[in-house]
This record gives sequence, structure tokens and C-alpha cells, in this order.
Amino acid sequence: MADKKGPAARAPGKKPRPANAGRERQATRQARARAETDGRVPQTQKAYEAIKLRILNNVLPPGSQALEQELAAALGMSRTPVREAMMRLASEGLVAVRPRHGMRVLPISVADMAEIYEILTELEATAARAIAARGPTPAEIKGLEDAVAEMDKALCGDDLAAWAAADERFHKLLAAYAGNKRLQAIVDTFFDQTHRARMLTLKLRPRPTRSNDDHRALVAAIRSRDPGAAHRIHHEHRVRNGRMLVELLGRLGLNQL
Amino acid sequence: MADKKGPAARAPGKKPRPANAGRERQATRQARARAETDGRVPQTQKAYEAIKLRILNNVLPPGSQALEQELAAALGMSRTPVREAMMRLASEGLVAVRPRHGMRVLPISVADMAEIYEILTELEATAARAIAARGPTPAEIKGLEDAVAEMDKALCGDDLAAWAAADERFHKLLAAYAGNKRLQAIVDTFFDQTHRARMLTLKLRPRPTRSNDDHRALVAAIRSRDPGAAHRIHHEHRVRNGRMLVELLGRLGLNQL
DNA sequence: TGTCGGAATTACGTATACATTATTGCACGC
DNA sequence: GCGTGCAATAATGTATACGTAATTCCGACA
Repeated sequence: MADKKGPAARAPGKKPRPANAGRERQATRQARARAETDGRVPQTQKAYEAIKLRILNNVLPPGSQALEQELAAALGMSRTPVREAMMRLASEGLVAVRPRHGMRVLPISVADMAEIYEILTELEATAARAIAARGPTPAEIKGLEDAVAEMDKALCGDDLAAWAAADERFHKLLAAYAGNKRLQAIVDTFFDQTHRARMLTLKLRPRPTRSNDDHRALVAAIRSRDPGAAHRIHHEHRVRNGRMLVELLGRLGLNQL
Repeated sequence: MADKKGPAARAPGKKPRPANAGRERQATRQARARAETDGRVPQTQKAYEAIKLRILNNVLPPGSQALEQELAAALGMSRTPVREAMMRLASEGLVAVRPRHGMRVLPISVADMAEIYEILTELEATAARAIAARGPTPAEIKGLEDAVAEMDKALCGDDLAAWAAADERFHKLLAAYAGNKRLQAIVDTFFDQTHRARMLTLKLRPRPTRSNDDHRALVAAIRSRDPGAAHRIHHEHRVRNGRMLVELLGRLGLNQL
């Protein structure tokens, strides 16, 4: 790589800054204090969150396209942060960016759902096993139990949206408690990716009574520190649910959503 | 064009472009032809590849820092594409970007290795099971066998670097053949993340004879379409190797590399 | 002597400008 | 009539400009 720039283009390895590493003086103090109170949020993140929210809530439905400039104008910022947000969303699989066509919100196909469920099945079951193996804290038990209780309550009241929210909370807690940040990140990302599909099928699928039971059983297994049972219960839960969903979508002829 | 959108900033949902969706005329022909021959690579990708290569090969060792401007100067481009590349590398876990300190190449700790191996163990074993379940094609069998043969050859010749390359090829093929793009992407990303550590421990660990045997056995299980065996063999292989590595690093006191 | 406060500088986040390249509309030939 | 080539236009990729926030440097003070 003959990058010209004449004299001694210094190798990026040799840090040219005056040797002051590891030296953060107290000027940071006020800065830190400010950062805590100051709710300042970078434009890039605002763009990311705004666009993601619109996608998850179907304001930007799958298949819809948008140009950088349109989004920038709509969000009242320049193209730069929008562009960065789009790249991030693309890496998360929510949108695709085709060079001159703007971003396109990606529809989820049945095949996509199958891929995602295959991964979630394994990773969540692994998480369940890990929690049971190390022994859960009381707070964790409570977190999971509360989520299940909320699922029960929602189901009694026939509030499917609330049930879905609680179910999502349960799954995300499970991933969080496993203590594997990377696993958690993957699970969270894929959950977002399937959000739309879950919301849609919510009213088309049979009442998810079984899910509540499964989760209750899982909590019991975790509480009694039985890694094998925890893994098995949740793995089966996920496989069963995945199959049901794929079969349901296939039956309804919905393979783009 | 007074695009300051004073009145009625149009909602991003209503695509304002003239209704010409699904209309790509033959003008694309020459463009496509050009794109194939033209080796034109966007700066952003050049930056990404260049920086990633330097990280994987320890030219930018873990812990080293670099500013956007430095990298831009070194690569002969502006800050913009460098910045985009950095964001991508950060999302892949290779670097961290602290607001005023530039990017820092992330060291891999023993805990990180444990996290990554936990995930790879599950996902690769799942891949193995999936391939066995659907029945491998002859080409796939050949691909895997060739990789194993190369591992054997390298081990005979005591060429550890070649062994590592072949081993990596085997694992990546496994992930690729599973037919789950997302799974493949995750495995590839984490492989890159542990590249440095594997290269380092290569000479410190016992000769990896066992790995070759494990992989041979896995190919046999896949060939005979035994999903259970395929999963078990590879899962055990990964668990064993992961434990060995973590124990080795712990014993040597290397927990940042 | 060591710590503090403030000015200068720096690095970044964002906006804007510019060049390139792809797509569209249209005139033209078969 | 339909497909083709060319000019116009638009959208992107990249570079540059600019304001802000943070860090460093430096002099004063306890």
C-alpha cells in the first residue's frame, strides 16, 4: 500500500502522542458530573432509536424504502448521523442498504424465522443451563417469577399485548442472567428482528398457555439448580414454539412479514 | 431547491418518489458489466479490511490506540470512511471507541474466551447436527475431508501455522454448510475475535492430535447421517478444547492477549 | 511541593460541499 | 411499436468545514 504522503508516514502502531498515557487528571471530575446529569444524546443514537422504533412498530413497514435525505429531513438532522444509524441497523439485519435505492426495511421470511429460532433455541437453552449450574440469586429468581406472574395475569385478562411484553421480558432476563454479554447481545438482536412477526402472529396462534407452564417449570429447574432439566425444558419449549410458528405461517401463506 | 421543508415535512412513510417501483430498465446492463470487471472498492471497506488485518496480525496489538485522524492519514483517506470502519469493528468486538481517546484495540481476556467458546460450542454443534440431519452433499464431504487431510499433513510436517489455517477452514466450512446465514456470520465473527489468542497459544498448547481425530469422527458421523452423534462429537470437542485453552491461559497467567 | 483553575488545543460529532456514478426521461433508429 | 443511446438528474460516497466538549498545559496558590 504505497500511500504516498511523503516523509515518514508514521506507522499507526507507534503512538505519536506525548507520553501521557494513564493520566487523567481531576478535570474529569466536573465532566463526569455533567455527563451524569446531562441528558445529552448524540444525534446518531437518536437516529438509530427513532428509525428502529418505527421499524419495530410497523410505521416503516417491511419493504418500504427511505433515502438518507428523507430520513435526515424527517428527523431534523443531517445525513451523517442517519447514515451511521442505517449502517448499524443493516448490521443488525433490520434493513438492507442498496447503493442507490436507499435503505429498505427487510421483511422476515419463514426461512428467516427458522434460522433465528434455531439460534435462539440453542443460546437460550444454554443460558438456562448456565444459570442453573451456577445457582441463581434470589433477585434473579424474583425477576423471572415476576415475569411469569405477569404473563399469567395478562393471559387471564386476555391482554395479548401485555402477555407478549412479559414473555419478551422473561426471555431477555434469561439471556441477561447467563452472564455472557455476547450471548445476551445476540439474543436481544434476534428478538428485535422477530418482533414484528411475533406481534402479528400473536392473534393468530392458539392461546399461549403452554408457554407460561414451560417457563414456570424452567424457573423451578433453575431454582433447584438442575442444569440438565433447565436446558431440556427450555430447549423443548423453543423447538415446540418455533415449529408451531413456522407451521402457522406456512399454513396462512405468510412468508413475508 | 429550498429543501428546508418549511410546510408539511412529509412523513417518511409516504414515499414521495414517482411511482416507479419494481422498474429497473436495461440501463443496468452496462452498469452491472462494469461492476464485475471494475475492482472498485469503496474506501469504507478498504479502511475496514486494512484495520482489521492489522489487528488480526498484531500490527495493531491489543491495547494500542489510534485516533481517527491518524488512521485516516495512514490510509490516505479522510476521517469519514475510517470512522465508519471503526464503528463496524466496534460492533464486532475488536475495538472499543472512547469518545476522546480514539479507538483502542481490545485485548481478549480469559473471560472473553470463555464467553466466546460457550457460544461457538453450541452453534457449531448445532451446525454439525443440521448437516448430518439433512444429509451432506458429496462436495461438502469432500470439503471437510480435504480440510482434515490438510490438518494431518500440517501436523506431520510440524507446521503449526498451516494446521491452524486448516483447522479454521474446517470450522468455517462447518458453519457455512449448515445453511443458516446468521449462524455462519456469528461463528465467523467470533473466530476473528479469537484469532490472535489462537495464534498465540498455538505453540504453547500440546500438539493438537486429538482435534484431527475429533474432526475425522465428526465427518464420519455426518457422512452416515447421524445427527445425534455429530452434535455430541463436536460439542465434546469444543468443550474439551475450550477448557484446555482457558486452563492453559490461566496457568500461564495470560489473561490479557 | 503539590494541587487547583483557566486558557489553549485537540478530537470528535455533525453539517455541508463536492465528485462520482447510477437511474430516469426522452429522442431516435429498427 | 419497441428497444437503444444520451443527456439530465438524483443519490450516494467521500472530503472538508465548523462548533462543541474535553483534555492538556501552565501559572497561581495553599
